[in-house]
Amino acid sequence: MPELPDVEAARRLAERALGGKRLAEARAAPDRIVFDGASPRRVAASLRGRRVGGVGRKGKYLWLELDGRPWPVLHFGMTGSFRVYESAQERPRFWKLELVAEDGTRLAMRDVRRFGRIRLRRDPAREPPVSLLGFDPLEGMPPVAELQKLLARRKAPIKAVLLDQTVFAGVGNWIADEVLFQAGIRPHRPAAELSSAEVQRLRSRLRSIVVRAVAVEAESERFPRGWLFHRRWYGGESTTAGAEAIVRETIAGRTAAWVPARQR
DNA sequence: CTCAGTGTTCAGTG
DNA sequence: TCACTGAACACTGA
Repeated sequence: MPELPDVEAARRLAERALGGKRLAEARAAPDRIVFDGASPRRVAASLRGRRVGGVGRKGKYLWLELDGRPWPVLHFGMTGSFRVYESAQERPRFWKLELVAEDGTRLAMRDVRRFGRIRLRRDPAREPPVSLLGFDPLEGMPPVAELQKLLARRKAPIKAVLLDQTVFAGVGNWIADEVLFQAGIRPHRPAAELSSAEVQRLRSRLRSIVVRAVAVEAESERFPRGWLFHRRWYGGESTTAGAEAIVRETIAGRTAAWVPARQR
């Protein structure tokens, strides 16, 4: 689930549910893996009674802006998400953190697979892991020349570099594949060898894909029909709408789906 | 039963 | 020191 658009949708959900409200209660599940550094008990204590000003995000990281420090910094891993509900009975399975606002609104972070993380930081944007992130494509993109300079010293396949959070914060596996598909670039191409025209296409496609996915609140049924996204999952013999073969192979440790007829 | 998976980190290598 | 690769992590569902 969680690439940049899902995390941004979660940010907005949390802001609607909790923004401006005081937290009457906070509960943390006894999970020593998801809670990293600070104990569940300490995280809950740091939230209880605080007012939520807003919810911040960079890349795939979220944090709650409270009226006191430290602030909780959340990452959804592979299977994390937020749920908003009204009564304790609805607390979701696999919940890790539950916040109860003064008006009774409840928000929980859940995470089945436990790759998610919950940490405490005094100033999230200025401390790792958030401070180590590259640019967030929803916030703005570096100029083409700067981006090309960034890529010039990377010999790894462009697919791998797109997934590098210290360069492109928030890009995940499907966005990387979608960008390369729409830009007409083979995923194996060494990043440094992309022409400036290709870097330009990659840059504008990345921007438009992220903006569009966020505009539809990351609901994939509302992604444009032509996107590779809708076809990348079906078995090994899937094709694009134009009947071009979709190939699946492992690049940089991740499955890449791409269309040889359209990507050079 | 086996394997892949919308992610990150760490060990090992060059 | 840096860039890169592959394995490990934890768990579900196909």
